[in-house]
Amino acid sequence: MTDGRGTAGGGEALLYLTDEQLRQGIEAMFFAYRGFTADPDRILADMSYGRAHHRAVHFINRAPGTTVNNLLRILGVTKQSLNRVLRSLIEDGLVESRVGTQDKRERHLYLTEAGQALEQKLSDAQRERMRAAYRDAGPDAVAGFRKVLEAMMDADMRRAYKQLKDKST
Amino acid sequence: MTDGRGTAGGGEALLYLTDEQLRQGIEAMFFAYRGFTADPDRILADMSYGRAHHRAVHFINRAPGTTVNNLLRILGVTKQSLNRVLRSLIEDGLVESRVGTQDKRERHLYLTEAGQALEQKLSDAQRERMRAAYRDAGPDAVAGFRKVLEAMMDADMRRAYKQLKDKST
DNA sequence: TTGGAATGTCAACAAGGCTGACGTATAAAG
DNA sequence: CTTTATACGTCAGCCTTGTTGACATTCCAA
Repeated sequence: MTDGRGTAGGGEALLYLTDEQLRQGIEAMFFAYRGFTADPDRILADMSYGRAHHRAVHFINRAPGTTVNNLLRILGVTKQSLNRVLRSLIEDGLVESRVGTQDKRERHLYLTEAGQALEQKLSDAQRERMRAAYRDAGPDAVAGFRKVLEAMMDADMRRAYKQLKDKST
Repeated sequence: MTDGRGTAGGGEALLYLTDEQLRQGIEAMFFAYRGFTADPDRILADMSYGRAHHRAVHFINRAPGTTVNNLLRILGVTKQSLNRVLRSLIEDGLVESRVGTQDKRERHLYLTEAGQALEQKLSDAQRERMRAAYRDAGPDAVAGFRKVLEAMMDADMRRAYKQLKDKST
């Protein structure tokens, strides 16, 4: 299981699957994720918002009119947890909650103009770092990056991810 | 800044730098990180430990004898926050804190056998997912993955990352 | 001897997760 | 029409993990 070599006997060069290589990948994920969230976190810290607000705003912008339940599944939190965040965003006039027309039990979520402005500000910062990283690494590296990340997701999340991806083609 | 095209005028095919591509990368990071932490989190939930304990144990294992200050920098948290985690690990006999010989103000941290056992259990789970992802994606994709992650880090973290990486060559 | 660095600890607080319970409106099934 | 299920909101309470501020201790170095 953890043979430290990774040569499965097939004669192929599977040295990239050694425990040491995997551990380096794990640490790279840890350090990179810190950078990934650093810029929006700095912006949010000035306001009374946190990373949870960012996530909500991001996905509402990405899928306007999404229901609370749908957002719940994407974010992977409880409705109580999401509700706390959502309530403050609605109170502050960044998010609008409309009763569904088909099914009146559902609430459809939209960003207001102010909400869109915040989303822009946050994603500009985050994209700028991604853009720099992408540019440094080059297109082939980016393709590999995306491929490995996708393979790392849980099946549910991969489905959610692809659904969002396909929608904006 | 956010032109939505990414063709900087150089005539190169920079389509991989469009806002849409970057946003997909951002979402991929988000969903993948969830998968990345899911397995150890499940294990830790049974015990009275959390992700912070995992991180501490990981880096103590990686750099035995590291000082508290050094660990602080790597983890990017305050000493108070780390101390709480560290205290419980020491109380439970997973981590040993030895007073420095050169500089007796420093405490050097080591995993006990029980600590090593926990680290093994956690990193086995995490590595297994990484291994599967790496295998699915192939060696070229993995190289790209590492390259982009490295470019995404803050300078400090890149230094810390490379230092750990070089040590185990 | 004294200043500063490294560490530890206490207290208080906030964000953001969680569970459980309950209420309401609506939809769907019988 | 009655019952059951679904979607949502909310209250209460708990946990982890982060923060700041204040203060004590220990010990190196000037």
